Amino acid sequence: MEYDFKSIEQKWQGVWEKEKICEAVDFSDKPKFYGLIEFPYPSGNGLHVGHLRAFTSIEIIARKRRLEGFNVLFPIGFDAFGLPTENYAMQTGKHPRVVTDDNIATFTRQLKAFGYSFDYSRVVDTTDKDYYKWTQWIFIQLFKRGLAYKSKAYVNYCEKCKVILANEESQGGVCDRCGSAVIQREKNVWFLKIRDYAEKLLDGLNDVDYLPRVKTEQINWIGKSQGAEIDFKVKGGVVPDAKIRVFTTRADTLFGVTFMVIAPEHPFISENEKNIRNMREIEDYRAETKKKNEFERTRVNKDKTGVRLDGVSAVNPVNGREIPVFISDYVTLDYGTGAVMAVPAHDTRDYEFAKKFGLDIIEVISGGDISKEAYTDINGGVLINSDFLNGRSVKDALKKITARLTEKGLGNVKVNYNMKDWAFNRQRYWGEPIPIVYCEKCGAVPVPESELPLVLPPLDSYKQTENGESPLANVESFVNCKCPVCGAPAKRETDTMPQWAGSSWYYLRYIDPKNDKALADFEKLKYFGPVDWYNGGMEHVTRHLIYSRFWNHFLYDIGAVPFKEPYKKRTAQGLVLGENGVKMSKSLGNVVSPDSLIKEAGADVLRLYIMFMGDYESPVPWSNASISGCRRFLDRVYNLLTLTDGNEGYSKKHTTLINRLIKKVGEDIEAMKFNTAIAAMMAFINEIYSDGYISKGELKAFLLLLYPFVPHLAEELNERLGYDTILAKSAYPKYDEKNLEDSAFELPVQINGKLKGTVIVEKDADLAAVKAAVLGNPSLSALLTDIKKEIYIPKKIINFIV
RNA sequence: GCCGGUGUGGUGGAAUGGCAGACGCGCUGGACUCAAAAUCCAGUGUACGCGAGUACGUGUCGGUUCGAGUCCGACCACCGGCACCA
Repeated sequence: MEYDFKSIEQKWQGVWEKEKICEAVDFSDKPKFYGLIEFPYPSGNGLHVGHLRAFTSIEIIARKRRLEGFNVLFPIGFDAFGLPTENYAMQTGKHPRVVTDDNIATFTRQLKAFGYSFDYSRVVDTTDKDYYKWTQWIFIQLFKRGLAYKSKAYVNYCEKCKVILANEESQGGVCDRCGSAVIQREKNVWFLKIRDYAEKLLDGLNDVDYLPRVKTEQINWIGKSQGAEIDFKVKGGVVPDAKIRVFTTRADTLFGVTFMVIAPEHPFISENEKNIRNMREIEDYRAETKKKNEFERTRVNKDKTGVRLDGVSAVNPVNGREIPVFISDYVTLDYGTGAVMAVPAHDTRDYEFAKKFGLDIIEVISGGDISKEAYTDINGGVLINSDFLNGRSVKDALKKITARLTEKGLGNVKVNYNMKDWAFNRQRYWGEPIPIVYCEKCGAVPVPESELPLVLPPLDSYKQTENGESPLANVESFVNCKCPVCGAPAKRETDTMPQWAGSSWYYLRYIDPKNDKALADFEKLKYFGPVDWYNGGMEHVTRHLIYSRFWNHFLYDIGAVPFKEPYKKRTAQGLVLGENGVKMSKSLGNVVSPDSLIKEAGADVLRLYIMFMGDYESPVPWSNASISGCRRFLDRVYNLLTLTDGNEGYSKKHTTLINRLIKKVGEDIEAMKFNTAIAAMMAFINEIYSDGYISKGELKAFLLLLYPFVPHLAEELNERLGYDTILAKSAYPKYDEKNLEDSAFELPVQINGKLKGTVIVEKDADLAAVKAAVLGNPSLSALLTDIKKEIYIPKKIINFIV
């Protein structure tokens, strides 16, 4: 018999709401558990099956924790600023506020239909002025401490979206949003000094329980490298004893330097224009470089190009060798010092460059064949042609040379990071206004905190200005203001913050969502924080996850937050692919809509299926056909009522079975092995059906295990069993160690390592007993004529060598 | 190039060094039905065999072990991240 999911699901959603089982309590005596999912961007398309996979895991954990006696904070909110909404507003003329509210309403309806046990009394919306007041406040704190600064810089720019992109948003030279190629543009840009926090972000990873691949990606992204800065004197420059500083991780190869390469934008060039004889050629090359976008410029294995600076040369500080100086686009200004000492014998890029320009190649480490290629192995040979370093290993030489350079004041130890500062402004309307005022006399001045929030004014048009400024630049009443310091007429910053701003601290606001005195009450932060378990997508690991860790460390440093690391544990779900095994996308027509699914199958079936479909961390294709297996399973569970007797205990036959199930399901949930937890429950039910009965106590325990996955049906059956207490207020079942094993079991028997049969033995049987059992089996004993050796692993296997 | 990960039936996927393929889908046969759907029962890695069974089988090749999907070494393929990062 099929059960009627529609009425059951509605009924129980109502009961939970009435009983407030989803609401977290401030300062409860119970231990707290803070479970978090990445809050969605409320797009016009509504909820996606990817959301379901991401949310259902922590939903299951949260429901389980409540049964385990925790005061659970499991909140939901909306990351609602952003381009799609603004574009939609532009097309339709609707205000982004209206569009956002509509979308949030749709999302909320869908989320509730799935029975997610979010605490809806703490909903956070990043576009609410009472929320972004605090986003702006954080920006001002960063600004006051010199961690937000404005400078002219070449930035990633998307011509289609007309916005500056952070490096994190333009990976691979492609715009995160629209997929078009990113170009380089010189712009006035607000940066946040995330680089200053590189070391803290690395260190902090030691204190948290993140998936290894999450940690690895962040470590790669930060890209720490230990090296040295070395000064090379310049001959022929405008200033007689000028120096160019290079950064290298291979100071050991210093005797192999045969030329120097500096970035085309290196300030040395303009400072020494007078003395560079081929300035026109240099200018041409610089112009070429500017045209290239960053992706083109940094593409690997591109032909090396460059121009020598005629009239100047550099001097190797250790041997006085005079070397030519080149500009080339393979050296960039934003890493290290924008200048490198070239060692063609032991660096692939320098090697190519030297070959192309016919430059000397001096081998200083033995072991390779530098007539063919650069020798870059640092564990291989020893130093040669290197004076006092000769005969040393690379590691040894590195220490020695670094010490020598430091001692003589020619260089110093230096750590560099690949991670760039965070480009933080967008020329758009639907974002948090950057709370800065420009005064001719006082410069850039923050808006006084008492005047926050700085609210977005209404607009007639969301189009950017002719020269690509934010639409806010058209609103005179917004732009013109008084300097908060001197009172003179001043102008406001018209750029807004990137979408990543609001999401960088939302987990804090959930703890105290209505506070108007602080971003959250410090005592409440102490009680609920940090997040115990955070689940989200791998695509956010080098974006949102790193940004929010940065902000949290900063807020900790200024005393606004009582913990350094925001998330104790971080897991990630795999992608949900289309039925054809490729990424779901509208253009491929393989998108699955939750709305129609829930009508056909119901929330419980879908929740179960999405957790059953495969390994949680791996990508997995959607399969409409497979959903029916979950439906059948739940129908079978529903029909268990007909097999139940009134016995509150466990039957003798099922005691081991149910104890094992409790252990298995509980452990699998904690390990996010939801698919095998469900498989175990299915196997249990199959067993029950083949036995033809289940006691009331067994069914109750089973329903509690099922409840986190399939809460509506579990509640319904619990009620029909005659229990007054709803499952949501019950306790999670416990297993008894003593009852995990049957007294007798089937032991596999191998002969010469090959399986030949099984025998039934007591679980504590000794070798003699097992042997007796094997010999008692005629087909096995026939094979055991000449036993040379016996290997018996109790409870596992016995192997005879004959 | 560097750093991760993965490779198992028709299919999604299970297996602390100990019975490979749990559980689900699909498929085949049967029951119920006038019939179909639903449901229930049985079967379902490959090859050979009427059969009990035998041999082979977790990307490839080798090794360790009484015993390897699992550990080690070499390789192949695919996926993800980083990348002229000095």
